[in-house]
Amino acid sequence: MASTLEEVARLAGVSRSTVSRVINNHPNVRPEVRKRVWEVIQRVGYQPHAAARSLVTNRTQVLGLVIPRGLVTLFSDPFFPILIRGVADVCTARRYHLMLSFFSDPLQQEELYRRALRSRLLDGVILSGAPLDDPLVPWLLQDNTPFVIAGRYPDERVTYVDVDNIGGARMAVEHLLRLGHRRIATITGPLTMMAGQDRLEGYRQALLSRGIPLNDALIVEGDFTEEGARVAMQRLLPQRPTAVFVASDTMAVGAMKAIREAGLHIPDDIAVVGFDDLPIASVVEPPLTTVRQPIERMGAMATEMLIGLVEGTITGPQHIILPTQLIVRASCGSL
Amino acid sequence: MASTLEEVARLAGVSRSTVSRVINNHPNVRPEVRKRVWEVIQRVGYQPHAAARSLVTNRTQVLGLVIPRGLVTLFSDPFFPILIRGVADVCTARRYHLMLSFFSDPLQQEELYRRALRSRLLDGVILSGAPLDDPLVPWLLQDNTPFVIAGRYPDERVTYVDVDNIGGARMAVEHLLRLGHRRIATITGPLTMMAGQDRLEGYRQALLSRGIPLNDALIVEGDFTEEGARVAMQRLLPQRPTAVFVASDTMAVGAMKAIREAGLHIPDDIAVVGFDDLPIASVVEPPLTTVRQPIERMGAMATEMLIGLVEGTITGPQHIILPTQLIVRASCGSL
DNA sequence: GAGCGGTTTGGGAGCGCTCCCAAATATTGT
DNA sequence: ACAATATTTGGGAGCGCTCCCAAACCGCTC
Repeated sequence: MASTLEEVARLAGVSRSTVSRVINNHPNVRPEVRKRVWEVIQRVGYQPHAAARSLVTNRTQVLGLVIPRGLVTLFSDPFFPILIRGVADVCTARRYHLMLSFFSDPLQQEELYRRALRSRLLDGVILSGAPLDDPLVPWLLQDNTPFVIAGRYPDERVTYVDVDNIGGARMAVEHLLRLGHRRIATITGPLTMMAGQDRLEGYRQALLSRGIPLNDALIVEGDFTEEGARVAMQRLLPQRPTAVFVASDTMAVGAMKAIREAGLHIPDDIAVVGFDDLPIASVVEPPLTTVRQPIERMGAMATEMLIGLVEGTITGPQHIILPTQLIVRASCGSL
Repeated sequence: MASTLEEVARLAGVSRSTVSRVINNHPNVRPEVRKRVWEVIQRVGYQPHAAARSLVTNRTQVLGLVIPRGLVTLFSDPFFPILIRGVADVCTARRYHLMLSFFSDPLQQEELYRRALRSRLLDGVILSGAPLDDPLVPWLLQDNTPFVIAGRYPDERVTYVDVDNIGGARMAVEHLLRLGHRRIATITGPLTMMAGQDRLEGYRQALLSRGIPLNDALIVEGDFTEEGARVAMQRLLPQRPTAVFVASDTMAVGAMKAIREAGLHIPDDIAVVGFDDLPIASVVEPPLTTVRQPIERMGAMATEMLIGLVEGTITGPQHIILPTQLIVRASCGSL
């Protein structure tokens, strides 16, 4: 049967305040008293009642990770498991529980918001993968709920951690330019998302810095899925690009399929560069040149920042951009 | 600013008990009072404090889904997303929050157990994918924590919902027998798991019911991964089976790879039958004959049963076995 | 031994809600 | 109009903990 702090106090022959001081590592308890209390705690297997603590402290030690996607999408995009691992590891290390939420239905979203956040079930929320017009951010701002976005957000009040999408995409395209390519296409991410826009911006900057004018026929929007990119690549092939920058590895795999289905060779006929450095990048044939983004570290850092906001060690909005890195493999070819 | 029940009471000109009766849909409130209270609740956006309710009711409205796997395995096996969807949908419909937990490290498991369950953070737990020697079940039994296993468990005290693995496997192998096969191999699931054992038992029953003796050289244990099954199939090929029953679709994909890599044809040289009817079954070439298990429904039913235990509408252990169904596609061939 | 300062300890109060039971009010029957 | 019964309402108490402040204790100095 679950025991209470009062029972531990009785068994240890001290007051409830002393037991509370012991389990919360407060000073001002004699060592032999502290030891005696711990022994009772272990003997009866006492564990503090989460709700009772939460009622007083206004903390639950539970963080939410909200990904406004349908479940199937969540599990089929390898980006999210890696992000979630970064988040989960920090939660474990910092003794927070993680509640993972996913949905694609706006009605469901409002319901979750009201119940989970307004009932003070969560100390704070990490938001990832949301389109720019998602209503959750204005709600969170209005309610003063601690939250962090894994990804950039164009509002100074928002705390976020992102990777250098613009710089990474620029690096990738500059590499293709150094290899001599001039007719470089791109399959973008969804332009409703910051990452989609940023990676397109990097592509633009690289071309314009070499005085190469943009060609709309070489730019096709993708949806971050493999199949979507296969279709997008099919639309690019008649334009005869010699290279393509694809805004995620998952989509690059789809583009590579379309290229092969057209009887063309990678990289001899079309050089391919992706973005992410997911595990699949080194498994495909030929191995994919890509921009490495530290997904797991982004998840970990978002979590640390959120805990900082929750515990008051961080005040005011923070913006962190993590560096990206070009990983050259065989898919882009060489000089 | 978050409002309290007392504030709603003051604004509505009633007592706190009346407000509590209104939000909990108790009778014995005059309709015009009930209406007035609801209007105040909406105006101030009141949401009950989860911890305060929980402290009194001993309920949190939070269920745990525990899958003792590493994160990467969890996300790469298509079984779990479908199960999770079944669980999540019922949680949403029944207004429970779902906390998803995953781990592969025993130390981490004990830590989670102690903190989440013993602190009364969760109303109950659904357990899935655990090996038979996992220590979590004895802990849960000892503590009288409500829990349900998605999968069969050999202990009468345990409430579980499973699919008819024995019957399904038997169906699959009987189908191969009807097609004239006599040299039928099998790649089992892990025999540390009930599902692994049951699907092997179904294979055995089908063969023995036709007076065909078991041949150990035609039985290889797999680990429910595609790569593991590819290696297992390589070990079976020298035995020249004319057919193979593979204990999951994911493994069947691996087996098919090994068959093709050996220059053999499916189903002409070796007929293949899987188990699951995952989405991939109808996408591979040739489309996979398989046993359909209602994964999502299993998740949904496990959740309903757990809620029944939590809310007291179910007392004592329950055991439900959901029917399986043979789905004939091209991989098994025909008469 | 007395006084002072620092440390340790204990018990009341309150966090926001639900439940219980007595009081107040309304309804029905004679 | 009055009595009996049913319905509605309100306020105290407690769920298990943390915090606060006063009391008790200890050690040191004169």
